Amino acid sequence: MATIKDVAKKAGVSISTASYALNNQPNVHVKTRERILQVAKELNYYPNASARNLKTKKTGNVGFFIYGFDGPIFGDILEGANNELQKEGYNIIVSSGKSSSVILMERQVDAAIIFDSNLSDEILVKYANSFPVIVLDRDLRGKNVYKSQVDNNEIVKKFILDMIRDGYRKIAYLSGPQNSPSNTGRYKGFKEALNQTKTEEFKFYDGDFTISRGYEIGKQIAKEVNKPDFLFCANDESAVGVLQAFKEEGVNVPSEIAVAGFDGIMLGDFTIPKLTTIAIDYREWGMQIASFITSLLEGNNDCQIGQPPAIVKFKETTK
Amino acid sequence: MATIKDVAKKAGVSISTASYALNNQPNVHVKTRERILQVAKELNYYPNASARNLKTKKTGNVGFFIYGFDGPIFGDILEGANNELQKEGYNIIVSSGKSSSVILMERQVDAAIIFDSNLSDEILVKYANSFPVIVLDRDLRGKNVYKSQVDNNEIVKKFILDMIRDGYRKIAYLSGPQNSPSNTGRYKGFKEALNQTKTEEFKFYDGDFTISRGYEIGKQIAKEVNKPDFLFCANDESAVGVLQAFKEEGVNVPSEIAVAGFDGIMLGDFTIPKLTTIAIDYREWGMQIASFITSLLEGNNDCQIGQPPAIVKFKETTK
DNA sequence: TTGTAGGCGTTATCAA
DNA sequence: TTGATAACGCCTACAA
Repeated sequence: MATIKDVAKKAGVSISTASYALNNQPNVHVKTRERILQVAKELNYYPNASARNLKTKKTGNVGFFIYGFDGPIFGDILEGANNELQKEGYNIIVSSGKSSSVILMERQVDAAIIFDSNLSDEILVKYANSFPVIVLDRDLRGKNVYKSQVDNNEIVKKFILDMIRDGYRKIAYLSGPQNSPSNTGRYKGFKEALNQTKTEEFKFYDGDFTISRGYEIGKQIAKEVNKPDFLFCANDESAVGVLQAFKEEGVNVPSEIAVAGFDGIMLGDFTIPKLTTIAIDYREWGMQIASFITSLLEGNNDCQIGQPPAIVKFKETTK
Repeated sequence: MATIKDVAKKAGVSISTASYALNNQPNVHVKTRERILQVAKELNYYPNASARNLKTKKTGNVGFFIYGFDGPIFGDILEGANNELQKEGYNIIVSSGKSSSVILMERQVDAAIIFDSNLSDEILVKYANSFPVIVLDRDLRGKNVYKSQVDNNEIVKKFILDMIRDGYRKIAYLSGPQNSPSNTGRYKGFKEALNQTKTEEFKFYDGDFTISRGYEIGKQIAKEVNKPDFLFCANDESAVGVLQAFKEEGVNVPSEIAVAGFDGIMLGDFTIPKLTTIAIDYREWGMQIASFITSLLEGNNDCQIGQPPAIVKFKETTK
């Protein structure tokens, strides 16, 4: 591969002049610059990232670290973040699993967005010594650590209050994993709505955010004599599993049991009946996270991450 | 951040000795090694990737370049590839859009897997000068270029022959984009099956692999007087759109029209009726691609990429 | 406006 | 078994 040295030699200038020209520095004669750029093109020159990064102590990369590539919401967040970051000249690189630790430890990024509970708080704080760390869906404070969470509590509370107003009384909760802050926040909002209206929690089902677990719970509920009249699921995937089971067992939704989820994943548009859900605009969230990061990396220290908008998508599930 | 220099100084050895110890070279006294490793831990030392890469001309990263983060099959391919690559000490980094070009040009990877038709053949061949390029779903030959494609032709042909044997005669094709090799291969197999059995192509619908386009076509077909009795869709997402439209229009599947897709995406398990599809084991494919790459990077030059297995998932769609 | 030279953090050659 | 030292490719004071 051609290096800057090759370009300089062929253009008949010194390495530094070549460097200036290649980096659009003003201190180089127009003619010289043109010649250098021309030669660079001929030689198919492109800077070596390692060398540049070593010198500048920047990589131009923003890392996005997720717990798996097949989550239904990552795609949206990533699309939003990617578009925004590219505008500002940053590259997004996505990683998962053990690779994430390596990339983080070796400082291959200028900033990290973390959506992976496998990475411990402790280690994240360490990384924050090297670059800003933005945690999603996690309660973590620290120097150079920033967090952004969907306002689960408030959003769910409002929704449940609405449902109570609509006349539902036997309201059950299908949870996510106990250690998930998302689940905790949503459950908190759920409880607050019940308390505020002096409604009893009808039942609590232990879930884990997966379709298959939702399916199991759905099968179980179908067999119950005293069923809830409304089941709020902590996320859409659980709800989809429930709907599937209900359909197989002949439980009518929503007349027998209303079901709602959280996230607004695409899959919910294709269930029968369509899933009522609290839809989060994850793409917008990704954009907000991205613009926060870029302004942070530009040295702006007092910037804030926006809240992603949430809308309730009422489908055929209501009374 | 601590550098190797800091470690060496604190351990009272030279930089080179520190380097040897840190890289598990045999030529260093046990005691010395222990001390160095101990100090490295105390200092929370981790090598600087840029410096190492600059020197070794390797990055340890394999890039996966996709046309968007929200495709339904990437997740599976990536999960498979990631697991496999991590075992061998490689990191996978995923990128999309303009970032991909930057990362590729700047040689931030040791190998690239390309699943993005926005990257031109011409430019990919150029990249292949710097590292092996594996193209998916694309016909491209060249030095240091390797390709892996699902055997669309053969798989579809076999499936269509089966359906003809089952008695379907008015068989229509809903295509993907004309420039997609996947679509081309599938259509070829489709035609071959028809020709071989002297069956007429009943109708051809112009699609683009999206749910929304499938939905449009579905609406259109619902209005037709002389409908096909079997609609083969070039991918699952199209088929899902069709099913959605059919449901809304009261077209019964499969008694009135049978519908099948290609890919085996999860969404197809939740449509009503469940989507009959040619399911590709994309995770397995990812693993095969990954192990091909690792053996390639180990210097093994005569290795081959395996074919991903395909199975037909017959759901409630058949006669 | 251009060139010289030092150094970023590593690895690896060679000599000790 | 260890230690100087020269690269790797690039950027950037500083000097010319």
